[in-house]
Amino acid sequence: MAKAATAEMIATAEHVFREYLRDRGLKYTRERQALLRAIMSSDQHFEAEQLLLSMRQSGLRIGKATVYRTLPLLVNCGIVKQVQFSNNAVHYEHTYGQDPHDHMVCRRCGRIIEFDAADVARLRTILAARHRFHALSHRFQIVGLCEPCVQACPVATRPILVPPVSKGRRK
Amino acid sequence: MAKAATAEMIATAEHVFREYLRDRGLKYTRERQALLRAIMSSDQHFEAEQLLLSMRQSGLRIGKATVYRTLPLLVNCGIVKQVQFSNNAVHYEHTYGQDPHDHMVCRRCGRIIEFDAADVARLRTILAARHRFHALSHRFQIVGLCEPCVQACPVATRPILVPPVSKGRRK
DNA sequence: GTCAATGCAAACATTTTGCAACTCT
DNA sequence: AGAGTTGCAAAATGTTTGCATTGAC
Repeated sequence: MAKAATAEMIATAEHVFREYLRDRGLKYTRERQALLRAIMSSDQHFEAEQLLLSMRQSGLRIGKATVYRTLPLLVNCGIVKQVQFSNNAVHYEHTYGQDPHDHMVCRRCGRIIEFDAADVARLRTILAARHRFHALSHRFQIVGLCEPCVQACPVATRPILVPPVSKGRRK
Repeated sequence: MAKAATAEMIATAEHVFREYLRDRGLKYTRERQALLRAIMSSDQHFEAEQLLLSMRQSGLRIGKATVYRTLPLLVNCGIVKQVQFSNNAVHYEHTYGQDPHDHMVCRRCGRIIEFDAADVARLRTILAARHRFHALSHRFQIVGLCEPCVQACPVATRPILVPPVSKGRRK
């Protein structure tokens, strides 16, 4: 996610979402509106759980199930996109009004670098045509080491693997 | 996964795995050997659970935990690769001795088409250099519709989303 | 008023962990 | 012998579901 959306952008997204819902007989509830706004206002990649927490910390009363039920709607109508950095976590980012981009993920520090997806999209078209495939979208991600990490430790040929970190509890 | 490995290939992979383990003071147990062989002999993408089941059906006594603990080792030493088709499932494939490839995934029927990754790797190098990033690998996947699916139903503009399928139980 | 959505808790699937017994080196 | 490994069952995670109540249109 590069930048938080402007108020106008959010308004437009709300319109899009609303249309999407109406078209299939679904309702534009206050919870869905609140989720959309929270997501559009953010400039970060996020997980479902995080989103839930941040909304509750903002004083909003919202259930976990609602978050899990709403995210797919936003993905389907194209406002939000799923991204997968490491395993063990599904991340989301809002893409509405953003330039298409993909990500480079640093294996050592986890830094995310976004880059323009135009070249990738172009290649995807060529490859799809070559296999008589009808491309609709792609997922692309470059894994490696960012410059600062290489500078900090140029000797470590083998990248450091993310240590298994559990969240709380256990002896 | 394009093809099952030949006996020689498996032997070589065993050697590689053994070295990898020895280098870090780990042991080449019969369970690890059995897992490696099963994986190398397969020509399919697979999930952890599937692997466990197929090994047990072959009469091998092996614990679930062992499978989950061994897969990361095989991934780290480069014999196995994780691939992620849809959400809700981590798939693996053995890549040792296989040509580098990426996947196209049909949204409607789930068919997987493999294609040579050379062009993608080339692009990845260019992109990485442009951002002073040190690329080590990539994940690429083209999502869309395969030819048969388009032929079967050319009218459906909106791709059919995988219906939420739970495995057994519930009301 | 009707039909869909919400929140909660319970159910689930998947993966991880502790631990005692066991095995590779 | 000793350090790492195994299997099992229990724990933990992340996500989904049933259901009664609430709310949007």
